[in-house]
Amino acid sequence: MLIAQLPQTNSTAAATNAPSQFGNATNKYGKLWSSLKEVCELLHIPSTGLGSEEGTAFQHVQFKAGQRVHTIGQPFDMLYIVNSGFLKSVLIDEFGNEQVLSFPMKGDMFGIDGIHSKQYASETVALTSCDVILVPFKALTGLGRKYPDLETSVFGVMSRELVREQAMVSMLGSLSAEARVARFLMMLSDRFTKMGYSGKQFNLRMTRQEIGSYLGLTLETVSRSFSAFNAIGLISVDQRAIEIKDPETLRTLRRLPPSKARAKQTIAKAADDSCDLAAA
Amino acid sequence: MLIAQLPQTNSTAAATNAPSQFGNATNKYGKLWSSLKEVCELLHIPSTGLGSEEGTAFQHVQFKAGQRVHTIGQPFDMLYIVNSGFLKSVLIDEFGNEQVLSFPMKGDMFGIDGIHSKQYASETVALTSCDVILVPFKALTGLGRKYPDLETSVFGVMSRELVREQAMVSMLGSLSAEARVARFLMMLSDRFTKMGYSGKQFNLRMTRQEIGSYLGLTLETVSRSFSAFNAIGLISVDQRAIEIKDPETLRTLRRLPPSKARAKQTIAKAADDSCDLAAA
DNA sequence: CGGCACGTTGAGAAAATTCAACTCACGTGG
DNA sequence: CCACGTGAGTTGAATTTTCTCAACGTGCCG
Repeated sequence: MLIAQLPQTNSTAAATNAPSQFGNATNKYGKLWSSLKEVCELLHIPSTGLGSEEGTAFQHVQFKAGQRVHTIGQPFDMLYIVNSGFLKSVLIDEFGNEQVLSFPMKGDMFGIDGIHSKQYASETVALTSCDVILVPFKALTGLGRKYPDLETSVFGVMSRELVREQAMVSMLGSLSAEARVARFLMMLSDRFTKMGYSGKQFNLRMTRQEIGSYLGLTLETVSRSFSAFNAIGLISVDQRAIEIKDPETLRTLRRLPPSKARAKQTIAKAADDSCDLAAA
Repeated sequence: MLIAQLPQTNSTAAATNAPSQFGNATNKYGKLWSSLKEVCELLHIPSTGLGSEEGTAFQHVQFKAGQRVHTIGQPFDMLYIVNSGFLKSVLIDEFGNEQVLSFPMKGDMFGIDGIHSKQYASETVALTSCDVILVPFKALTGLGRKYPDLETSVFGVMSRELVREQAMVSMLGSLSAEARVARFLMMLSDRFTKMGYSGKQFNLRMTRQEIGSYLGLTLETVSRSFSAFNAIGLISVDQRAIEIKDPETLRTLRRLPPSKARAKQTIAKAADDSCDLAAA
């Protein structure tokens, strides 16, 4: 049973030469194959200018909560795109501690970290039932060569991930615990809104522990932040159910009790040498 | 004064049409143009299988300490590779505070974060005199289409940056101040070693403030950590001059006084469902 | 010889973690 | 069907880490 969901390494081949007899078949779990165009739409990249590519289809695989999509060290040959469901990508540090890196959800690509060393650097686990599209890396670069715009878009998707990680680093480096939790909630709210769900009311799919790991905090600190926001009326919380009541405040919150506004001296300095980009 | 620091968009144009009459010319500041092969070597990616590409050359530009290579919001069309010197890439948050994201040095590519939104998301400033190679993004993707292995390598370079950011997030999320500083020193030591310099003795090119920003700490905490390491004999510090005396300890250090080793319960759980992934 | 940016150090304050107790929801098995 | 065990979440109190503020040293540039 457990074994059943293996990413068949050879599925690469399977996906590349799209068994067209399966066409757009679906089973009771949903779609089994997606066209290139559908994949592009999921990633929010333009699919104009692409040929029909009737030979190309990408396989879907279903995962149940708790199942792993890929593990650390596993040979890389596949990128993944979330079609539905929620996952977490984690790093396991030298002594078994788990560090959550991201919570991939609909439209997100993951597995990118495997390209460099030909092995995945992280592992990705389903938090809920998921439908994931397999994208053989070789097939994707092949298509990219044929369609320059597609290739540029793929670079764009990777760049977006990098920007996201940078924003994360910045957040971890400079915001208080409460500010991080507040932004996390708004980030989820925005994602849910984009997915067409309510951005006001939603259910968390992850534990306090996982949120804490993601934000560089302990689960108690996360819990306390939720309680504090609840007390002030910024949100209402009941276990995993969240209701956003004051998005504006949450989005810009920096600290709860004392709000020592101190504009850093950095500004002055920045203004100073601001005109010195070499004219080349 | 404040207004003056606008990015000169036109430096782009100069670089794009490679004036071939300059050939491999060098001036007193060093090389002016590099071949594709030289660029590949700098990035540590294979250059085998590439044609001679006599028409292709990449321009070098020199920057002095304090000068900006690109700024936030500037239109993206160029990637950069460090040939020599040290820089910092920073994000400026909503109220002027600077967050250091990386310290690009020889062989590093930067500017990648601009691909996604067609504008740079960060700004990069020279910390010392620098020699930087300009790589027009369009030219690079064009070459990538011609040489599939090159294209894969470019994806690899971007993936490597992503892995690096992930490691950073993990470090910020889980290590104590002293552990971060220790790892930072070893990271520099390793880079210097790879560049052929001494990994034992070197000079920091950045201020305590910049190190602190990079590590999510205050400059005082960084300074105190240096002093503490010095006191225990792990390093010797004098202003910017560092001597690594006990690399092994620095590399694995987690905390200075109390070393509460607590293996998280996470391990047990992880071991549990570890057989989910298909053995493939 | 200032002025100034950088760095060090100390003392007190604040933020976040740790440890611990307790509650709640849920699913298993008697 | 209910008791019980378990994982998740909440809350409090004590402790630790890190920050903040402030004073002071040092080297460099004009």
